[in-house]
Amino acid sequence: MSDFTFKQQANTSLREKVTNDLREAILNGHLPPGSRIKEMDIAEQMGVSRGPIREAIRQLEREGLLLSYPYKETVVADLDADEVQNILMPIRFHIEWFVVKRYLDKLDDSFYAKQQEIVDDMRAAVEQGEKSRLVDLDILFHQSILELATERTVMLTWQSIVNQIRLHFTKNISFYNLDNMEKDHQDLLDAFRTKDLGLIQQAILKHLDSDDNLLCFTK
Amino acid sequence: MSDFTFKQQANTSLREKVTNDLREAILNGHLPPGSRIKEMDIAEQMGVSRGPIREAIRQLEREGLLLSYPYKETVVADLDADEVQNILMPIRFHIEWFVVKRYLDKLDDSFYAKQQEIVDDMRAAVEQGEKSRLVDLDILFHQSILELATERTVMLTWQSIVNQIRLHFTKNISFYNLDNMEKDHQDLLDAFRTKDLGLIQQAILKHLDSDDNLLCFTK
DNA sequence: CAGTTGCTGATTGTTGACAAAATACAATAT
DNA sequence: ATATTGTATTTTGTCAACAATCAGCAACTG
Repeated sequence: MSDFTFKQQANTSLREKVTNDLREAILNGHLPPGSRIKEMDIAEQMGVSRGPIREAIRQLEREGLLLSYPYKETVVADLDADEVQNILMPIRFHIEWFVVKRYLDKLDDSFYAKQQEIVDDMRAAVEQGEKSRLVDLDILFHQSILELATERTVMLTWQSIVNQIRLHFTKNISFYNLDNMEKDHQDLLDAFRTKDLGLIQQAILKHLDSDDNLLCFTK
Repeated sequence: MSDFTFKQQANTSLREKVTNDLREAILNGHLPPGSRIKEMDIAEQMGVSRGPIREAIRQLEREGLLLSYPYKETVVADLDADEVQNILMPIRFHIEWFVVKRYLDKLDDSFYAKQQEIVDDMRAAVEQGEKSRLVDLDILFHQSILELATERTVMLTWQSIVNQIRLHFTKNISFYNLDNMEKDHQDLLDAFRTKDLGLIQQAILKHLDSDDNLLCFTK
């Protein structure tokens, strides 16, 4: 018998697909902050009933992307840059530090190669001015670190903040100094390569500061 | 015309009540970790249809209290003490520090009185061995601080971790040194009374340290 | 007897219809 | 004209029926 095996079939329910599509539409800016979400509209556009739509709304509400007012309406959330910078970003760095500290031994050549590729892609994206791709790569870089962990709480917490962060970046990307993005992440990756926890912590903290300073209008 | 006005009627939808009741049942331990949630059972017990139940499940899933396996089952989540201590608790302290720092001017006599009452209740609860009440008071103490803030992100983030923390405490309360609980919070409150940010930060960090934790948001 | 295949009942996923509530707007009264 | 009330329409909330999927077990095959 051959060694061939079929790939596990993704058992995605309709509600999951709806959730993902709706989330994408929000993050892409097709449904900008303040947009009203009418269940029937979405349902008709997607060709499904309102049930899955409503369940998706409950999830996205908890992800901070939607605001739901009982018996009235649900709208796309608006995010305050200050809150993202001072609350969500520090949480991201906290989890990241926790993971790197605990899974230092998982930092191997395969990991470095993957991260380096992301950083290289960043340079390309900057040169070509692909801003939304740059946001994706930034998220991907940090998520790849968190994926070293096996703790369920790591990804759960990440998911509860990542989409707000992404929405924030997408919205404000034009205010950021794109040129620094590649270098900042390269520095972080270089610190990982040393496997020196002290240096890594310094680099993570510096990354937090530099992200802070990316915003032209802070302070 | 009189100045009398009616209190705004709480317009709670069925799904909200279901969500709250289900959450309470989990936090009370009536549905211990691992318990399977059968939609129809819950629906019949509550006398509602499955719709609201399913929406509640999606919310509680995002709150980290339920695990849902598509087409199979949803069960009450089990929490690892280590993850709560090293990931969720530091997040709590981070938000707390953010709020205290920013809303220092809201620390007034009314606030102190409210917090002191909670601490006093803690002593009473310890003496009478009311463990679940003690957990409630601990949560309440910290939540009252966060309520000083107006930022939506503060409460949203808090809600995404508080129930996991509560579940953890409820489960492991017997392992904790109850006698210290009143003193630890009294110290924290006393620090707030000084309105000295340096002292307050020290106190918050000490509160965290008393749970044997390292923190990375300090500089 | 091991291993596969096909049933059966239980449970979750989805739907369309109906009920309740909110909004917009016309009608009315002052 | 302005403010209030009533009404129509839209939208959200809830329900009960139906479809898809799964776990367990019996029947079959070699």
